[in-house]
Amino acid sequence: MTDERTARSDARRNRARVLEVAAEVFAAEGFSVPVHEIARRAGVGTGTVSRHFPTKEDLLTAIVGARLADLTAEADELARREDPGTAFFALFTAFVRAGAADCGLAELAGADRRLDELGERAGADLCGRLQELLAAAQESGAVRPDVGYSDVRALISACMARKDPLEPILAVVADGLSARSSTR
Amino acid sequence: MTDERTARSDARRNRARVLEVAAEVFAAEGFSVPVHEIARRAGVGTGTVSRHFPTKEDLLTAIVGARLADLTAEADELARREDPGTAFFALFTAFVRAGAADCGLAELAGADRRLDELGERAGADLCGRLQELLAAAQESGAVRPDVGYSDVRALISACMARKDPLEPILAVVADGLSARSSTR
DNA sequence: CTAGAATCGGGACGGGCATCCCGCTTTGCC
DNA sequence: GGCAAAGCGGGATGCCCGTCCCGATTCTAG
Repeated sequence: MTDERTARSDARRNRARVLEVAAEVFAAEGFSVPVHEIARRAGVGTGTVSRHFPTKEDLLTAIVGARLADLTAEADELARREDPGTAFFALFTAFVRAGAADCGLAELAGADRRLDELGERAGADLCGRLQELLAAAQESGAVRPDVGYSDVRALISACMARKDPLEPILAVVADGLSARSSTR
Repeated sequence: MTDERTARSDARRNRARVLEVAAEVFAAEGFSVPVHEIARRAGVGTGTVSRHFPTKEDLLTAIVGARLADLTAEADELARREDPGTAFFALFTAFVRAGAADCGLAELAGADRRLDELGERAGADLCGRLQELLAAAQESGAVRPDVGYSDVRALISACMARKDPLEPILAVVADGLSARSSTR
């Protein structure tokens, strides 16, 4: 439809502008901002938004998908270069920081199901990597064995939702998750 | 208006029934359930609901206020009978368990501001008690000094949102919060 | 420059929901 | 038993929002 090559130049411009504005607005105020408002700030009509992105969900997918892909790539990088424990905690922190900087991403991460379903696979990929790293970290003894993936997800979500400095809560959670805590 | 003594008997009955049903429904499905649905399940008209509780918020206040009052009383009890560290962790756990059993309460606890306001309206300053217990527990050296009240709130909220067993995540968070973690 | 097609703007539409209203029913006192 | 008055039911109203549509506008190939 809006092919990057064949589309009219004004259409390409508008599409990019909508994406840019929507990314800012979702990051600042979350996904509940009306489409109408995004159109207004982008200086286009609502019709223009919904032609490029037939559904609000499509818009979200286009924006958040890119962020998730970045994080997934980082996860792979970490898995390759670091030991399991280090890699797991690094991904945990990166995920949290990404969410803290992007209100929309944080909302999404809070709704377990939606993150998995988002887009084709962007969300599922990241979730899969996180699960693998958790398992590996537990295997290697860096993370206590009694926590589940869903516990980790909940903790990530709690950390991202913070407005205040992240360091204290990250320290608390990292200490709690590490194996030395469970053994006193 | 709907005075417990002077009201007509059918009015009292209906009011009680609405409260009962709403408490169940909010606990099971959260605050987003339409008022219409509550009326239907209670076997009354929507008008009856909104006469007794002019606003959906009023209904929520009536229900959650009672829970908050219970927890506040428990907090006072704990503060009187236990040492600060024990009392703090006990309240933490009680709060989490209450939220895990009540979807509506969990939603509310996630929205920092609203819980404060609702507690105030219901005359149950649970948040204040939690803050006091945290401060006392930190003073006594039971809780690491670098965590803030808002960190605690976030962790509580994350724990309550769980559907799976609470024990693992409670153990993780308790270990992370305790002072021995911060000192290695 | 021009024509025709792609794109635009923003109003129309529909669905969901909280709240209000009013004709009818039930209650409780005499 | 009868009659105000209180209470009831649920349809009407208003608001918010996402999506669709179409006459007006802008682009670009020739």
